[in-house]
Amino acid sequence: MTSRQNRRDRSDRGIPEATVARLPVYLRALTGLQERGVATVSSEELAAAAGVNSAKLRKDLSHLGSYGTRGVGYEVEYLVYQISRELGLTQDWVVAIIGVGNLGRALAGYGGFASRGFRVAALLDADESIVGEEIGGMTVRHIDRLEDVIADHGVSIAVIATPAAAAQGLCDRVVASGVTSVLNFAPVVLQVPDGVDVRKVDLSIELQILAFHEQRKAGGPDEYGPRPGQDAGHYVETVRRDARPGNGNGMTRAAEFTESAT
Amino acid sequence: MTSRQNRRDRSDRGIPEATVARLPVYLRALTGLQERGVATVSSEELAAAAGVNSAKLRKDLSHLGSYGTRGVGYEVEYLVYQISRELGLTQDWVVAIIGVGNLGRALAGYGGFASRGFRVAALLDADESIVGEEIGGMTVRHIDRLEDVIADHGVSIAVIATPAAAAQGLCDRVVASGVTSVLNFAPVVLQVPDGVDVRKVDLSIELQILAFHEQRKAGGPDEYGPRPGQDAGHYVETVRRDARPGNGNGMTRAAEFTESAT
DNA sequence: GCGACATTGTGCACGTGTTCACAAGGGTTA
DNA sequence: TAACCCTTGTGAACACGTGCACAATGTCGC
Repeated sequence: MTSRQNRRDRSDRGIPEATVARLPVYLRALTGLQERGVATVSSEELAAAAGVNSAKLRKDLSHLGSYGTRGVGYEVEYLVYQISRELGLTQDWVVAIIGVGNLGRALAGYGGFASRGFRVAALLDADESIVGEEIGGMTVRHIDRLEDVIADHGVSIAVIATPAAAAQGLCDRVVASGVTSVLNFAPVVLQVPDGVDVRKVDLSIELQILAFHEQRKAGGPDEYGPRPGQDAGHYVETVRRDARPGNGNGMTRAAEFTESAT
Repeated sequence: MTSRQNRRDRSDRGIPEATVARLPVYLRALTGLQERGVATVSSEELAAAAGVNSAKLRKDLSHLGSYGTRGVGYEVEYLVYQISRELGLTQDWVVAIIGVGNLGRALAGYGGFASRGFRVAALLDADESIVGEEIGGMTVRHIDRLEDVIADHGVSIAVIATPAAAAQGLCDRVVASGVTSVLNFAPVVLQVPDGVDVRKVDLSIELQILAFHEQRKAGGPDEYGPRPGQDAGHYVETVRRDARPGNGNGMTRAAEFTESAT
């Protein structure tokens, strides 16, 4: 996912990527407990709230240091602080949202941004008709100003919410401006140089994964059609050709995804 | 991620979860090639387009069967069909979107839904003031009708795009109505019975992961404050207490995430 | 002060995922 | 037909992630 995932060379402080991905979940569960006035929590309870195994939770937390008390559990407030610090949430991060379509608007209004050290400093779009519009107290600026905006505000995270066709070009521009963290909502695989992290949020991929499992529950993939396991014999070869799209078996959904939403 | 992930008991047809998660990416790359009129592609080329290692690509595809030709590569159209079939995209899946805030609207208008066998059959919300509203050719219906709508349309995938507080209750209701696949945008960990798949899309988690890496690039977590590695001695103990939140070192960002966007 | 108790932190074994490197085997040309 | 080339498919080694089970250890009651 991130292009740096294979740099397990101790400058990562040795925190496994899988652990990093779960820390925000723990953090959210902990802040929930905090609001309810809970002062202390055991690994068992916290693990249940976060939907993970308790041993995994303990191992994850042990990577941050030894912050629990044997026989008692973890002090909620203290753990919130430690995880926040480890994740870098004790400082502010300046975010720019690129692409102000439906999705970009939703993101601009998203409360989760402001509440945890992420400050949206700019909204940018190429469409002249929405440049100048006010959204959530911010004025949409023209994409031509991208480099200026990044430099002026010290943007460190770019959120790309444009149509697929525009994404790579804009990504190149933000990277050229020195941004090294990109959150991509466009349905394309962004190519970036080493040292730049890209994370992808892709609705249709998630749906397709669900469809796969749903199909399995319903009794495996289409009963007709070949599924050679090991036996790629000549029988399979024959059916194979027959099963090809364009031969009358409904392969009519080949249109590329259109990211018309953004 | 999915609650069925540990069912590697051969009824999965032996396709690893990691492979399933990449198939949609390959599919997108392939349809892109198809549009450009490319008939054949090598594992090397396709892997580059999908942003993965070519050996990994070949191993992934080998799980579907032996669909390449040695010395030549893979036939694009045929592979598109096989992956589509394996993912269950050769049939239609009926989707209901629950929660019609900013995000729900963005999802309702998302082109990626319609183009690949996902049909949005209903929009539901609890807010009386938007029930009856027309969005993208669909009328928003009241959440009270949830069970009826699921049964009438044969909904098999529920997309939850509500505030965090409402998500678990609605999830319980859709599961009780027989839905076994849920895509959750609300920032909570949904608890579901075995046999139900939940996938989560969580913006703020992604941002926090980026922040972690960004912080590392900038030289590790806040230089002040303790980070006991192995040596949890008494010095650390002292500083530990001092570094606690509430003792004047800026731990003021404890507010829970507010999913005000939906 | 001390023993019983509860829960953490972790060694270890196992399963999953990734990558290298190469044998297997179609296609193509002479 | 045969030899060569190119790319697939996969064995094997390695890296990573998970979960059990228990020893280590802090707390609390007496």
